[in-house]
Amino acid sequence: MASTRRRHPTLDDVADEVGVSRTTVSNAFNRPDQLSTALREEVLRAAKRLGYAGPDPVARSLATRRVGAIAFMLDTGVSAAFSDPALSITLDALAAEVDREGHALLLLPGGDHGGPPADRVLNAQADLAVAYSLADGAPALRAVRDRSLPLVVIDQPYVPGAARVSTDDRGGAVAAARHLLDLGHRRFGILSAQCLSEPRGGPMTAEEAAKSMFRDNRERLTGYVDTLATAGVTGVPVWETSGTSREQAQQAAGKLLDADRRPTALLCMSDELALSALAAARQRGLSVPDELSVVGFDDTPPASWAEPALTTVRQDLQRKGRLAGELALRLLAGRKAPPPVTLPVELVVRGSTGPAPD
Amino acid sequence: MASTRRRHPTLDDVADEVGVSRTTVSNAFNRPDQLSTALREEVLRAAKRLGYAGPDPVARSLATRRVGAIAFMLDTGVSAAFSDPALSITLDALAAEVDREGHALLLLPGGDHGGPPADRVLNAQADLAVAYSLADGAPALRAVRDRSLPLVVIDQPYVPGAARVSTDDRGGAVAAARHLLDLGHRRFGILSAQCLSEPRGGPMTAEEAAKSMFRDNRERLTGYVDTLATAGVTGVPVWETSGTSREQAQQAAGKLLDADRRPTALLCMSDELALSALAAARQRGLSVPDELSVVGFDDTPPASWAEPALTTVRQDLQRKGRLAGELALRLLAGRKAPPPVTLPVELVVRGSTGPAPD
DNA sequence: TGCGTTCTCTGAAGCGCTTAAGACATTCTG
DNA sequence: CAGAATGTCTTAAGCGCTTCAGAGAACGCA
Repeated sequence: MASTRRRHPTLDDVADEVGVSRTTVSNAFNRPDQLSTALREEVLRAAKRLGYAGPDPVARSLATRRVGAIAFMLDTGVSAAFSDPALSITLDALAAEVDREGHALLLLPGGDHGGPPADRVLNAQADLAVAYSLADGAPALRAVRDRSLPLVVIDQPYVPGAARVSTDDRGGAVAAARHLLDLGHRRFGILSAQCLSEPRGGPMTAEEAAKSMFRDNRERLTGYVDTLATAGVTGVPVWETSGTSREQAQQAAGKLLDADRRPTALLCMSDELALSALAAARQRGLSVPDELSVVGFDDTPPASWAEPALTTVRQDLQRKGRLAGELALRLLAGRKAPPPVTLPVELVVRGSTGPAPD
Repeated sequence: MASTRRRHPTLDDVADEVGVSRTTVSNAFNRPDQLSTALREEVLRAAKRLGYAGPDPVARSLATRRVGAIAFMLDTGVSAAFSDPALSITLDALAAEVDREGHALLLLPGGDHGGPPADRVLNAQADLAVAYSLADGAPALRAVRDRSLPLVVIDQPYVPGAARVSTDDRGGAVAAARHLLDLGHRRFGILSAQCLSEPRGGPMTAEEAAKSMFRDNRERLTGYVDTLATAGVTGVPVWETSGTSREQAQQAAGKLLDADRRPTALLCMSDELALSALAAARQRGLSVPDELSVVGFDDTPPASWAEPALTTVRQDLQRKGRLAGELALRLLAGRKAPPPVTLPVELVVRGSTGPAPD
């Protein structure tokens, strides 16, 4: 009819077309029981005729005070994040859980301060925020608080009022270190993920590493170092890999292996790092586990595909994600955050560790 | 002051507190040049005092008709999707590109019909949708059209009005098949990703596979089959892997390898599949490339880590993502979609292919 | 028949913000 | 010093929807 491109039809247009009130049209879409079937169908027909696809999500959100999205805040970029199976598994479980209540995930990738920029958080269209292993004091966390958005933190220090789920990182690290000690190892190297918010990379002392801005990093390191210390092993070299690429990690592992007194065992803060260490060893013709033992962390699927399969610290990533999702839904339902949950870990011994060479 | 938990402060509250109009407060946040610095700072101070963190994103969106989010529609779940490096690289580049204009990504994972459920799309708070390799006729696509959301499609059939970027899948498949023919191979197997929206898995004829609901699937298959046919090789067995797990893929590859007349070459529709095929070969003590040649598709990072490193068809995933992002921004700026772009591919010959055994 | 229910539908007040247009005062031009 | 230009702030009209509190009509029961 109208020749010119008209603006999007609205509820009112449909109402006018049918000759009913706006409320009735709204009900036709949202509460079918509030009007007669006949009228409802007439409304729906008119809507289709006019090209009205249903209530505008934004306007609806304004009226209902509910968006239907959860902001997922990362420390890293999207790619780096997802190249880590540990994250994608967790995220998937989380997504599946909140999907049940119709919530989608809004991805807020990291900027330069250990998390997404504050203004991205302030402008995010979301009912709740999930923080996944952000750096301590990340601006994003402040922004969440300023907006008083409900918050779920994963693998992070406790935030008052927020729900929290984390992993027994220290316990896992202790088990890993003890396992190697039990095998007779005395010369170690620690391969660490990025510790500070600034990418750096390179050797660092245990003291420096203990100041990492990432809790899981700190916890794992402390677990390793303290346990080794109880056996009188101190001054263990730590090498931080900057960025998340396999190449960088492999290079970092190489540095540890090329040291004067080559370690007989490598404690790696993630399976990804451990796999890179395996590659570095192979490059040097070092036999694993005969000449070198390697242990990872997380027990992601690739850990068991490797040759030799990785000895690693297993955590139930799926459960972690699901739990975070449940916590999110609980907060969204207006309930209070339960006490923080720490999930257990378990050492899984496979082929990448063996007795220390003589 | 007030003892009871008060509702969130709004612009008006701040305006009242300072004794100015609502517009002025809005300007203090959005257009600093519209008021005196002194007043602006007073407003900001008052806002802070009241715990007002800035304009509500939803209300702002309603007024500005802009959300600041892009809906990314997937065929699969989050985890399955991201375990594929090809996707995470593409997505990362896309995210980085649209981030420049302040757009975040809203993830809409797949349901049961080759894409996210229609109502999820209808309710998504987003300015634009990106469809990544959805099944033909996915309900999500219809929903996008009904909402008349701008659309960018990646690796999918052309949709009128939408911007499109895709890969020369067929050309790549042709190159891969020709390479193997040139090496003297005459007995082939094709390892295919999931073809239909229903998970199935198992052997299928080339005819069935050509009816795949996924364009890249069809294209690659056609490229393989047609090229082999030109050399007189027909009746090539195709095995579809259901789901996306490594285990399933490995099993499927095994089925091809355990056939009566074992193929000497495997054409795999992705690097992930090819890596699984490598594992299946190893399991059977088959030497690659002496007894078996394997070629992948995509040239994702793990392809070059494998032993032997994968011969594969390289596509520039980063560029694909960036381009999709640029197209998105262009549509959002109100400009028309340019003609569809098809990105070139290139065969990368590495260690996993060699002359056919006698 | 009278009165309380139930069923349909409407009126109107928001949800919290942006922005065009304009009022008023101050500062610049020549 | 008149008139134009500029700077500062306000008024008011939306953006498109939900939902509470009814208004009428039709129905059930005794």
